[in-house]
Amino acid sequence: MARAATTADAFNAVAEPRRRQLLDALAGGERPVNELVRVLGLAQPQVSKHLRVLREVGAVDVREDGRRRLYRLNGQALKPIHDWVQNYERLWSERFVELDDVLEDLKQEEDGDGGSHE
Amino acid sequence: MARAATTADAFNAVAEPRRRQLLDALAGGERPVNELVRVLGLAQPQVSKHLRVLREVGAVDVREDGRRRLYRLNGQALKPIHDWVQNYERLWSERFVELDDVLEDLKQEEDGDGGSHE
DNA sequence: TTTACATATTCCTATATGGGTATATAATCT
DNA sequence: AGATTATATACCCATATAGGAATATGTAAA
Repeated sequence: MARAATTADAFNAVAEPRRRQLLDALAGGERPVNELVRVLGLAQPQVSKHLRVLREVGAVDVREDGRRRLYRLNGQALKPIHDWVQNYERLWSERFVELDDVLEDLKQEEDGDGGSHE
Repeated sequence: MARAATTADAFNAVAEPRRRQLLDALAGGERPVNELVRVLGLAQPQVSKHLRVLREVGAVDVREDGRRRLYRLNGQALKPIHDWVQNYERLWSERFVELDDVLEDLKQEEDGDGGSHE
């Protein structure tokens, strides 16, 4: 089997840096392809192709406006990524590291007084 | 150009569902390859190969133990993903949706009383 | 109705992949 | 030493890229 399609899910779509850049650029609001081409400094066809991938995974929506197409961010599609990675946050977050320290202290105390339970 | 290597960064490494499964399995602590094979229900060589990718992006560390190799999660490597996707959380989070509602209400009031500022 | 503009699609090519299978490497046991 | 166990690597193959270039489609302007 080959690698999963970029359009398979948000994880694959967003693995490409250009597509993350596109989403970042759309965070400020609706934008025509033209402007995205300027922002990314990439050729127009590639931008259109990246946008298509993002559209297929539901990360952006399009709206017609004359001869332009306005793309809009749809963050919902990124929720699965957020949910998954959220479970690992405790491995680096200050807050959780502090919590770990407290738990460690409690454990020390427990060990010190004879460890009655468990 | 072709797609970026799976070992290019955490985003690419984690785009593969099997590799996310591996990390999830390691969340409970150190595990030998053997056990990961059992958990994933995948052939041993593929598991070793996926582990190699995760190792190359720093998402796991290895430790030798006799003829076994114990893999351990290193969540730090996932921080860039968390940081990036975090910026989009407001687009679906209850808390932020409520905040948006409040802001919307304030805006309505402003419009109603003649819109003195802005 | 030409012309210009905005965007999408098609064709090309080199490349890395993920699984399958076989084999290499290395440690432990008998 | 030979057998077994645990893990990694090598090889094969079908497949989907990402960018480049050319072109198609469609809308607006002259």
